[in-house]
Amino acid sequence: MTTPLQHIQTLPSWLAGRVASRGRGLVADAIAVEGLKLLQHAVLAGVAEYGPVAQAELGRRLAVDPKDMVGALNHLQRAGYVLRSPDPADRRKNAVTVTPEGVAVLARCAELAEAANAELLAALNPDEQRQLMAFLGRLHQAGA
Amino acid sequence: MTTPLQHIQTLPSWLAGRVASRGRGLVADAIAVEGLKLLQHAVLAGVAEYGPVAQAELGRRLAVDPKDMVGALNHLQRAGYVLRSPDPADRRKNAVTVTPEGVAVLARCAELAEAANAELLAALNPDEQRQLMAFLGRLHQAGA
DNA sequence: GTGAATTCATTGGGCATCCCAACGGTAATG
DNA sequence: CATTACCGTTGGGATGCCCAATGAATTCAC
Repeated sequence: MTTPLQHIQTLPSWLAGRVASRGRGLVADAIAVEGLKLLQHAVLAGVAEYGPVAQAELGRRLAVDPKDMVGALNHLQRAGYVLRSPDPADRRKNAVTVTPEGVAVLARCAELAEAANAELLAALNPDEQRQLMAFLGRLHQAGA
Repeated sequence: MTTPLQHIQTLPSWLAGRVASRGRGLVADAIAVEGLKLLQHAVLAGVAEYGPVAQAELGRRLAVDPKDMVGALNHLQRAGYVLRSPDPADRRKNAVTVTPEGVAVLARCAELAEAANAELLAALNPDEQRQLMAFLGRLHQAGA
């Protein structure tokens, strides 16, 4: 019989956690040169993708806590990467949009993040990387 | 060109993070019925594996912060799962050992954690699960 | 040997992520 | 028109991870 610790450390949840943790660190270090945290980067990308969008809607799509969404958008707005305008159709909502500066920093972060992920997956060949991505994609979709 | 968010959400680091997050939640919920948190479970398993072991040594092997190690062992000791005895050979150290109750709860948690992981990987067939584990194992080893 | 450097367990603070709860303001529901 | 729901925001709390410091104990270097 395997020992308890060996057992834990061969669990998929444990392995995925380790790999994810390393990936987080790599990407975080990479985009830190642009002055963005992981959450801010994800939120900025979400704003760029979903055009004018309310904060709550954005939070739902990205699984970001409303509290943290406020903080992230505050930072992004102060940096000049996004704008919060009142939504004329629904005065409860903020219509959040990207600025040209936001688009520019996103493009730079995209390269940085891709390089970090290349390092994360360096131990696998391209074909294996595709298989891994397919597996993770299916697991993610199943869990959503 | 892909939009920024599609880009982020197809990054391995993002997908791995999502899957890992779900796995954490599933396992945490599973072993919560035994009154253990994830960290406490891991520490308990580590104590069981490495026999009488000093806290610092355990923390190094499990990559657990000394601060959190104190808290986890306090809880485990209060629950009667581990014992802290002074090490006669080095009076700075605590010789931490598992109790029979600790062994028993570990056995129950092993089943619970395995069931949770089965749910996490339910979208993949056994062969795909093995491949995924092999990939994650290689990535983990490469990162260590 | 004796003094300096290291290790041990513990405590503390800080930062980031996540959960639950509330508030005033606004919109949809009946 | 009253209840119900949602919006952005603020607050508190739990957890995980990093850096630092403490007093006690051990090891190392000279």
